[in-house]
Amino acid sequence: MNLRDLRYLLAVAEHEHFGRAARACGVSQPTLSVQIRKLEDLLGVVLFERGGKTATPTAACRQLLDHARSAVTAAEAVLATARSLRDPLAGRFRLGVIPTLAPYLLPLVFGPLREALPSLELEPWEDQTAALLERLRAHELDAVLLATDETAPDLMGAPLFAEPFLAALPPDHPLAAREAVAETDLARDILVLSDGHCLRDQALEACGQTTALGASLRASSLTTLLNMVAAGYGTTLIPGLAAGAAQDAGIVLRPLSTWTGRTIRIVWRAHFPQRPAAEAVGEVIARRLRGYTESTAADAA
Amino acid sequence: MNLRDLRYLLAVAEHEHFGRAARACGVSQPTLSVQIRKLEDLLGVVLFERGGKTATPTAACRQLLDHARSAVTAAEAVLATARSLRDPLAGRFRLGVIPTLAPYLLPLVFGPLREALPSLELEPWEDQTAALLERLRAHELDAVLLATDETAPDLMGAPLFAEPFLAALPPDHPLAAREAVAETDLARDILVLSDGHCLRDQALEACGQTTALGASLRASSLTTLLNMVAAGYGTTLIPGLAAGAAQDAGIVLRPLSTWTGRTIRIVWRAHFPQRPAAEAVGEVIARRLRGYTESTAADAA
DNA sequence: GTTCTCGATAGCCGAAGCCTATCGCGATCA
DNA sequence: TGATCGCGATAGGCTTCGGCTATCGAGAAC
Repeated sequence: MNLRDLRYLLAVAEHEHFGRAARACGVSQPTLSVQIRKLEDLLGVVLFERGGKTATPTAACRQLLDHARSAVTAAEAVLATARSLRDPLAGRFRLGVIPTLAPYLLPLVFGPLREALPSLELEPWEDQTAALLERLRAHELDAVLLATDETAPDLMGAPLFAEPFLAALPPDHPLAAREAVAETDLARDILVLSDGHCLRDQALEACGQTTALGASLRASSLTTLLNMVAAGYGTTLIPGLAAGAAQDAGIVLRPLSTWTGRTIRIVWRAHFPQRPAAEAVGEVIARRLRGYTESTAADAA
Repeated sequence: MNLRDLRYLLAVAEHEHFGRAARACGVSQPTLSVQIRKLEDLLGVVLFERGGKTATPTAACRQLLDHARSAVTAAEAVLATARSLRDPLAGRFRLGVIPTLAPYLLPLVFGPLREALPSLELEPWEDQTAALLERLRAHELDAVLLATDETAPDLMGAPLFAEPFLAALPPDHPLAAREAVAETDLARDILVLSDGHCLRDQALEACGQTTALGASLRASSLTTLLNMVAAGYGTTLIPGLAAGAAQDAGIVLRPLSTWTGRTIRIVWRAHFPQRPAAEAVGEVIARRLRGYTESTAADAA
C-alpha cells in the first residue's frame, strides 16, 4: 500500500466522484479507477458504491478514512518539517568550549554569532578537552573549541586564532618591575590548574617544567588561580583573553619576552553533515578575533 | 515520498546500520542506500551521518522520526482495520421495516438472525414505504423489508414469504359466525390505516374500494386499528403475522374465502456492495417463515 | 600489509503507475 | 423511443522506479 493510494482514497471519498477526484489529484480518471480498484483488492473491502451518478463511500470505507487521513497528514508533516530544517545554518548547534576559554571568549562572540547566524541556536557546553572530545564523538556535541593541536582521523577542524600567554604576577612581585618576562623566570613559583586542563600542561611546558608547585596549590578554575596569584601565592601564565579578568583581580600582567601561546581551533567530526554550520561559526569567531594578538599585547604593555 | 521510504528511514534510524536495517526490511543493502539517499535529496536534509562503523541519525532526522512513525502506524491501522472489516457478513446492517410488519416479524427473526449471522449488527428502522425507500437511496439504510411489488432500476430485491390477509371482526359481528369471509362482505364497514401505509391501499383494493369509512376512523397504527375493531367500530383486513396481537385484543379472525395477501420482499440498492449480507438476512427470514402460510390459516380456523 | 566491514556505485530487469483511446451502462431529453 | 451525455471500467503502450547482483573505495582491525 502506498501513500498515493491513500490520497486517492481520500479524494474520492471527499468528492464522491471519480472524475472530480482525479482532477483534484492531478491524474486521469482511469488512473484513479485502477488504483482504487487495486486498493479494494488489497484491502479485501469494497470502498465505494458506484451508483449511476455518484460514488459513495461504504461503511467500511468510512472506518478507514480517519486512519488514511492521519497517515497522509503525518507524511506531509515529514515534508514540512524537513523543509523547515533544510537550512544547514539553522537549528540547534551544541558547541563545546574548554573552561579556560569559555568565560572570556563567549561574551565576545555571542553578539556576532547571533547577527551572522540568526537561526542557529547556539548551546555552549563547558568541559575539559578530553570530556569534550568524548561528547563530540558520541554525537552529543556538534563542534568543540580546543586549544590543543592533536588530530585524529575521525575529526576535522580549522584554526581560528592565536592566543598569547601572559605572565600573571602579584603586584609586589619582583618580576612586575620588568617590561617583559621570560618563561623560565616564572618557573620558580608558578601555579597551575588542576589535572585535565590543557592550560596546565601548556603552562608547565612553556616554563620547561613537568611538575608544578605542591598539589595544595593547584587551582580547579582559572578564576581561583587568578585569586591565588593576586594573593601572592605565586605566578602563572594566563591566556590572553583572560587579561581583563586578571587585571580586575588586581594582578599585574606582563608579556613574555618570546611569544608563547596557544592556537584555538574549532573541531568537528569528519562526517558531520552540518559542517557548513561549524565552518560558519568558526569563521565568525575568527573574524571577531582578527588582529586580537596585537591589541592584547598592547593592553598588557 | 513513499511509505516505503519512511519505513526505511525508521529502520536505519533504529538499527543505526544500513546492512542490518536492510535485512530487517527484507531488501538488499544497496537498495536501502539508494532509497535513503533519494529521500535525503527529496527532503533537502542529510538524515544520517555515515561514520566509519555506524550510521547515526542527524538532529534533523530525529525531528522527522516521530512524524514518520505516525504515518507508518496510521497506514498499518488502515490495513488492520480493513482486515477486520473484510467479512461482508459483519458490521452494522441497517434494515428498514414497514410498521405493519416490524412488530410482528422482528420478534420471530431476531433469534435466527443472531444465530446465523453473529457478527452482523442489525439495526432495525421502522417507517412507511416511501420514507424507507428514500432513506435506502440516501444510503441511510442498507436494505428494507416491504410489502409492495413496485420495482425500480436502481433497486434489487428478493421475495421472502407470502403473508395472507385475515378478516378481523368484532366478536359480535354477524360475519363472525361464518367459517370464511369474502372480501366484498367486509367492504361495508371496513376500517383502514391512515395515508402512507401500504396496508391501507392493499386492504381497500382487496375489497374493491378506493375510499374508506370517514376520516375520523383512520387509524395511525395497526394496534390502534385493532383496538377500534375490537370496540366494534368496524371490520378490517390484517396481515397474518398480526394474528396473535389481534386475538389478544379480543378480535375474531376469519380466513378469506379466496386467498388474498401480500408478499414481503427484501430490497437493496442495485450497487450495494454488502449484497451478500442482504441476501443472507433475507434467506434467514425466509427460512424462518417457511410453511408459515399454512400454520397461520390453521390458527385462524 | 592484509583482511574485514560497511556504505556507495553501476548496470540490468521486472513491476507498477500513468496516459490516451475506447467501451458499456444508465440517465436524460427531445 | 431513439439520441445524447456523463460516468466509471477496460485495453494497450510507454516511462519510471525500485529491486537485484557485482563491484568499488574507505576505514578499522589484526
